Amino acid sequence: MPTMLDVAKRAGVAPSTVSYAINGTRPISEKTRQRIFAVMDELGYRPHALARGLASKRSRIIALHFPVSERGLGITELEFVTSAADAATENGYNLVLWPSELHDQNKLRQLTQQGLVDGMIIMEVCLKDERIDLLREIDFPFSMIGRCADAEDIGYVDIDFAKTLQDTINYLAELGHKHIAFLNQSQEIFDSGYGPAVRAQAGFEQAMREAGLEGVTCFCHATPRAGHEAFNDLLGKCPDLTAIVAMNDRAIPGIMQAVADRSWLIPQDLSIVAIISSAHIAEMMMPPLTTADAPTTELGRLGAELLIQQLEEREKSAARVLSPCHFVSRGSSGPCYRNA
Amino acid sequence: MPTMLDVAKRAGVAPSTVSYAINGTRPISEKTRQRIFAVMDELGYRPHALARGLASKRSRIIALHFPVSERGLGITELEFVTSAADAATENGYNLVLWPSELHDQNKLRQLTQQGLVDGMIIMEVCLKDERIDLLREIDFPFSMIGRCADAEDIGYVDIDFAKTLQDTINYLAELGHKHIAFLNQSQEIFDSGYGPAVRAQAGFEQAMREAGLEGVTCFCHATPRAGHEAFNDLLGKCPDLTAIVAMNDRAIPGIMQAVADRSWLIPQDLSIVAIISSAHIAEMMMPPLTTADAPTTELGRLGAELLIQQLEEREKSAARVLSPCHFVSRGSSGPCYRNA
DNA sequence: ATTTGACTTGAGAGCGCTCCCAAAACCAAA
DNA sequence: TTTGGTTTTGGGAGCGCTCTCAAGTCAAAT
Repeated sequence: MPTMLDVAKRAGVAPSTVSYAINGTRPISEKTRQRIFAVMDELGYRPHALARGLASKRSRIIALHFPVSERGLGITELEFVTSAADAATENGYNLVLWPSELHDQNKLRQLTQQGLVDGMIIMEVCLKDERIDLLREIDFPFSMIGRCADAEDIGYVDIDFAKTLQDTINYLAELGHKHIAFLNQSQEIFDSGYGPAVRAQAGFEQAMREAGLEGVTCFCHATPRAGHEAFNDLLGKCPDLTAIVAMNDRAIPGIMQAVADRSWLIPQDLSIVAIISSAHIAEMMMPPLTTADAPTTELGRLGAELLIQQLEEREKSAARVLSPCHFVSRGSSGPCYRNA
Repeated sequence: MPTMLDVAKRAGVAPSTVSYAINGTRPISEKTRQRIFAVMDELGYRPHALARGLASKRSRIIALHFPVSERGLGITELEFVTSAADAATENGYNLVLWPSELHDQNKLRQLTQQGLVDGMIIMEVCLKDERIDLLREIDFPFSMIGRCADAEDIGYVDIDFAKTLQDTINYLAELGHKHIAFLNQSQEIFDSGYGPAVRAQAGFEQAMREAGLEGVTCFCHATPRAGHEAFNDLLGKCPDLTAIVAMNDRAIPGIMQAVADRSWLIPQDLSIVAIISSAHIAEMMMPPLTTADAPTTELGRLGAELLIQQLEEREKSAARVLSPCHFVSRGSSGPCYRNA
């Protein structure tokens, strides 16, 4: 494998000149530049990433922190990962995956201090997130997909939960629904301050208030069985229920089962809207679900770009992006005729 | 950030001694070893990954090549990724994600030659895979999740399709099914030589032959609509059909819809078994699907470990692992009463 | 001819580690 | 005391780049 020195010798220039030619760090005459590049691909030269990183103190590697949590990863998370990796690659960066216990400060500190990565993206952010405290403390560049409570000086991209819930409730209200339930994730997740669980809940309550409706909420584990119970629970709390907004894809089959158990039909007797979901999930169900699709690829990409931008410009460009879900009406929602 | 030199000075030893102490590359007396380690965490010293990599010519980074293909990524792929990352981390390696056009040789060559990664894991392998030709040609260490046609000198881990199909067919045969269809992935995917599509097909035919049954096959795109058509197509080819083995999760809802359209019931009129699937998918459907679950976390982990082992031992330990699917019977399969 | 300034290139000291090549230090046997 | 073997440590070149500092070249201006 040829080194920069080989190229320099063969092109009859100083090694540093080759370096400048490659990085464009200072002007090189067109003539020598061409000669250098000719030699480079004659020899099949590739700059050595580690050497470059060591000398420049910039590895051009970013990490994606990927806590393994109770709720498990779904395609939503997969799309964050792949789109972040795509964006990183396109910008000349490499993306390494750091799976680790949620909030394990020590491991995180260790990883950030080994000089391998220039910055990191964190996902699955909680309102109060120890990772963020740490990263701030050691002044390590990062961006987040999601956001913590006091995020105003950090770059983040997140779903616009307020708008998503507003859209959803408006949609249902226009269909004539008056009694709407929100199926959140589990109580534990909510209590841990997991951003989506908290913000969607707030968004639901706010949107219902604005629509002049009253709603009911249920926390629910991510299993069909839990969904089944939750539905009965909700009906107990609110017998006139005609629509459910669910941010819990894995519980939905249980709801549908419970609906079928009562010989109800969807959407005639009950509408279901899945939020922060995806078309793939939606089309697995029968009837296909009306969803508010999470803008996953956009968020993943932006999360990476935000970080990279911060790294390149050496400034804390605390860009904050809120992206709404894409609403798609499918078979699981419609006017309700049950009480008619 | 303290360097190894700082540690050496403070501990009153040569820098090399610190290095040896850290890496255990040569015996160090217990006394000085302890002194060195004491100084290390007094100063909060962390070895610099890039410097270490540059000097030792081993970055301790491996790549996971992740082609973006027509068929898209699902939770199966997600689990490969996360479990590979887990395994890498546990072994002191970092895992970088390389998403790139399937079979883009140039990009791949470039990436492998920048000295960033010690080896790579490739997934979504085709029988004839250009990536493998390239990696072999430049003698770059790799392992694969899946396997190409002549894989006997390479380390791989793959699903045991033969056994999976055998188990599945046996299961259905014991339930009394005689006319069984196989719903493969799309014709294009099959023609491209995508390993699972080809091997499962062969496994199906083999297993049917051994069971003395005759089967029918249909290729199908990964959408419910295509599944719907495929079902009618299959019934046309084989009116006595009582069971479908599907390696195409996204088409299954379409099949179920088509079944419902005929006012048939699952499993009374038709059994469905999803292979290379997962419990999460299974439980999204109604009735929940009988599945042969892909051993994803195992494969991801093994893929990484195989590569790492190869890197550490500097020998081509061409370990070959075939792992069968885990069969779980759920509501979508049972004896057939339609013709009874 | 000399000066000036614009443009272009060279030289080489690091970056923070690893690992080869010895040199001490130690200890038991001669 | 010497010797030879064993164990433990030092020194320092080098990994392949980047980037500071300085120098060379050349046309126009004095």
